[in-house]
Amino acid sequence: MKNLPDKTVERLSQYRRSLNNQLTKGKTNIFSHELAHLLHITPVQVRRDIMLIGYSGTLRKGYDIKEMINLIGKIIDTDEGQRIAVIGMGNLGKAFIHYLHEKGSKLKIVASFDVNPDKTDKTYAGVHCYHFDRLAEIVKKEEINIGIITTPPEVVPQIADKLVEAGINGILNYTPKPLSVPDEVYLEEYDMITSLEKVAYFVKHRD
Amino acid sequence: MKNLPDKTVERLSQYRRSLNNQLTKGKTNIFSHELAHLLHITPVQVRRDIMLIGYSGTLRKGYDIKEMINLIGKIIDTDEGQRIAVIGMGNLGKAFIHYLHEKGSKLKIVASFDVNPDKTDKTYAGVHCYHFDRLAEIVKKEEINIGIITTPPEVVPQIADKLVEAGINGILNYTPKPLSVPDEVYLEEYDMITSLEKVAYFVKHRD
DNA sequence: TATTCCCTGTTAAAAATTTAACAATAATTC
DNA sequence: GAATTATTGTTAAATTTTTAACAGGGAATA
Ligand SMILES: NC(=O)c1ccc[n+]([C@@H]2O[C@H](COP(=O)([O-])OP(=O)(O)OC[C@H]3O[C@@H](n4cnc5c(N)ncnc54)[C@H](O)[C@@H]3O)[C@@H](O)[C@H]2O)c1
Ligand SMILES: NC(=O)c1ccc[n+]([C@@H]2O[C@H](COP(=O)([O-])OP(=O)(O)OC[C@H]3O[C@@H](n4cnc5c(N)ncnc54)[C@H](O)[C@@H]3O)[C@@H](O)[C@H]2O)c1
Repeated sequence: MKNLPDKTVERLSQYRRSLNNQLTKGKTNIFSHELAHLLHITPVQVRRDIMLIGYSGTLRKGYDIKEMINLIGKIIDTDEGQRIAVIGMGNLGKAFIHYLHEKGSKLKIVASFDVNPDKTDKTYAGVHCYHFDRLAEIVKKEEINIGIITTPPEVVPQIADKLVEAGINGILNYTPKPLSVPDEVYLEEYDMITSLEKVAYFVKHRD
Repeated sequence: MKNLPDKTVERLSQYRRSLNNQLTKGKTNIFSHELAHLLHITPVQVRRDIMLIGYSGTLRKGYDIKEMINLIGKIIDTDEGQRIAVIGMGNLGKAFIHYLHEKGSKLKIVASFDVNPDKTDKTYAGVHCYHFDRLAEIVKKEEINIGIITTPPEVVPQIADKLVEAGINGILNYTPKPLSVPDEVYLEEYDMITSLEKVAYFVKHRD
């Protein structure tokens, strides 16, 4: 697969989620406009994305849901699946672990880390929590390559450094502390306040 | 203020966060390239956004941090501030309430709702949790206009209906269940798995 | 006071993304 | 079986977003 547009990659993940959803409802085929409706986008965009990943539907039958799910998997999943660690087992860290636990995703959280002795050496939703001092050791042993940071903001830069040092390739930062990492590490940051303020802005400016 | 580009609105929120951060470090002025670095974007983009909101810096001094924070506030905050409710006081709901509590934001979570008697009629980080049956009543009384949904996915459509019925103007849906609402209600959806799969994809395809 | 330098503001160009338009064609209707 | 309808796939156009280019001007230097 050539280089897909960034936005298409994001949508593939959402398509799959919706498709799985429909599958459990007993649907086997879906039209571009149905899928579009579920994602609040246009049917053209759906068809275009599907074209870009090289899939074809059947005229008047739409797309085969199972086939599409498989194909999307081939594109966005890695063969071995990715192995993930969560750093900081507070409210947010726990929410994520429970969430991914109940999904049968290829993305597996295989370890978590904290410094608080109340949290360490316990297991949450099947994920063991190690002391952060053991990061390098466990990252290596468990072949972890993505880290999710959910610690207090103050300690985020140090944590990122340690993650990079330990050889991680991607970081998902959920704290409000902006981060800098070397170019070869893929960084994604999310702050709820941005989403919230966006909603607030458009609510305020709606016609 | 005319219609700002969508992306600019998103970045304003991030600018403000970083600017506040710098302010607490004692900085009073900031250059476009410094701000750009904090957000992993280009200085041109920063200058362009600032131009669009009609602010001007001083040559060789950069932008006045306090002034910018104020101006951004004028644009993205509403005068009275927005009043927000969280539906579903599980891990995620609690994480958000604690998070917004410690920020002195204009966005105030003023109520939460649940159906589980273990959760209702308690107060979390200063936010009271009501039974969901009282939604309409409390929304009205507290003048709530944004709802954040963090319940199990199954019940999300009903909850959204009730929120709309109660007169809410914006919904932030954190569950993996895609939602449909009338056009006049602004809807933002976020699913962690999308972020995670994006990271996974780009980690896999990095050069 | 002249010169150099740094940083802003803005217009123009480029790139990315979305939307439109429509041809092709299988299924359905008459 | 001809006409109509529904839906895909794709190319082209439009829009949005980002990046480049550079003029302007205050501060620093000399
Ligand atoms: N982006 C969002 O949408 C969003 C929403 C809510 C909270 N947050 C942020 O996410 C972070 C976590 O929020 P929370 O409510 O889960 O906080 P929390 O206090 O419940 O959890 C933080 C955890 O990190 C651990 N920790 C502290 N220092 C550590 C270290 N050096 N190494 C490893 N672990 C360490 C703590 O022991 C604690 O268990 C905060 O930074 C918060 O501001 C973000
Ligand atoms: N988008 C993300 O990034 C992300 C991350 C983690 C979890 N999630 C999702 O967020 C949701 C909440 O996750 P969680 O870990 O906090 O779950 P949780 O089970 O801890 O919390 C859900 C809460 O909702 C309450 N609830 C159930 N039915 C309700 C109803 N009809 N009205 C009001 N409240 C009701 C429950 O009593 C419970 O307190 C889930 O849908 C989960 O899949 C999303």
